[in-house]
Amino acid sequence: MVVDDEPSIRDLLSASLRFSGFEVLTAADGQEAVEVAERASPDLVVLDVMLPDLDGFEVARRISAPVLFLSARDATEDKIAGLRVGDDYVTKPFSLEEVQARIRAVLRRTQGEAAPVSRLKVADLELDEESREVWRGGRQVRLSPTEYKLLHYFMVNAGRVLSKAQILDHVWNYDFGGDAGVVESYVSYLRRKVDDVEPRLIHTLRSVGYVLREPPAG
Amino acid sequence: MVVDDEPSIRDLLSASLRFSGFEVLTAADGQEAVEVAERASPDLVVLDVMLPDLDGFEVARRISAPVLFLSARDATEDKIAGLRVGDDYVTKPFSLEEVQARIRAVLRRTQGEAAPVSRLKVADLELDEESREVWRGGRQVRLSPTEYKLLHYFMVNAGRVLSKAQILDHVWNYDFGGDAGVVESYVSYLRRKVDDVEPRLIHTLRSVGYVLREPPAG
DNA sequence: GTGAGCGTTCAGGAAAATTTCAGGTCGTTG
DNA sequence: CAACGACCTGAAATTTTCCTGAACGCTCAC
Repeated sequence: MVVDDEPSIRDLLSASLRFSGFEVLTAADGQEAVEVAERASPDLVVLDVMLPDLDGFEVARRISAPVLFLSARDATEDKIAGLRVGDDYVTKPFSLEEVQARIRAVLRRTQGEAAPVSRLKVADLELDEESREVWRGGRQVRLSPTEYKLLHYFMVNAGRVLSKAQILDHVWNYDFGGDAGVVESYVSYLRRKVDDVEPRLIHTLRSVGYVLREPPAG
Repeated sequence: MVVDDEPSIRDLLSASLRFSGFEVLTAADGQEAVEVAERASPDLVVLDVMLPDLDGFEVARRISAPVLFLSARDATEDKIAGLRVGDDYVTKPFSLEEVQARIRAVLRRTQGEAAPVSRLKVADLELDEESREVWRGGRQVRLSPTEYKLLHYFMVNAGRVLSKAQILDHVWNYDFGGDAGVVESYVSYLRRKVDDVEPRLIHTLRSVGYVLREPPAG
């Protein structure tokens, strides 16, 4: 369940989650959130801390499901206060990659191994979602947070062509104003760190985008 | 639903889409778009970002259907801002091939496998729409964006004779000023890359056009 | 405070794609 | 068979896109 009073955020999250195969309910305020949660018993609630009526923490207290809080970046204090075990939080503005990663982490904790897949693998490139470690050909590689998120997005979508706009939408925060040049830079960094040996896995499709995949045998 | 205040664009798109079997409604401004969308619940909205009354993003927010935005090439900023997951955009001037490809991609994502067909096949020539890969006789072939669009157009219309004017209208941007010579050049490139073995699939119909098809057994 | 690491922008150069052009080939017609 | 139009394709010119090193500012840890 997604709870936020801003329609744009609500739509952004629910569309993104539905696309990833989740079943999504929404609510626009605390009152509605509590009601819907009672009827539908969601597995997890993504909950804005700032709601027009009730405080997000108050809502969380009335809901049995684990909660992923959304809070403004500067509201540092809030963060810790209302967190129960199993909960987590993400600061606004977030990137979709980030939210989905947290959601999966929470579900993995609360539902045991019902939400598996923590290790991604393409050719001799490996990524562990839990430890955030990355290896190429057995050698471990150190990545910065953005590099990691970008590589993760590539690996989750291995074999699929991704436009720079798509990459920007998923890996960078939703309010990022810069242009797609930063994607090129980070692809360049990634190549240097994880794609400096054969077979090359990150391929440029000029004026289309990028794709991570094993080149065909022939 | 097609939303654009320029009648020429509106007609171009709606005629092209109707011809491809879509049911099309149109609107000339944001107000009308919201009203029509409420009544008709379209599966997808093709929406110009620049409308005389409301901002395209504002319209999108009031519509539940996924949106394919049309934006001017230089409006780099706009692109990212309003995109929800599931949405996509195409810059003006576009080619009809491009718009239809994006529309099908969005529908495939939002309607699950209700709009399938991501793999086209003619004889031993194959094309994967998702990964943009092409094979002839099992061997993968690398194509430039225009080569790919041209081959895609041929394959979607396999067995149908296409005039150079038709090809120009669909594969090149609608404001392309050059002459049909480029089509000849690109057919030549395609032949070299994907039609250099028997059976020949791209056939010239002198002073009529081209056709992609398996030659009859006899 | 200060330094290291990270994210972002920018710009030059390189690479690739697109378009045009021209000379040659092929088919058709008279 | 000669002439013409249509077509093919190599190559040059042009445009677009991409890569990457360098610089700058910010944050965070010490």
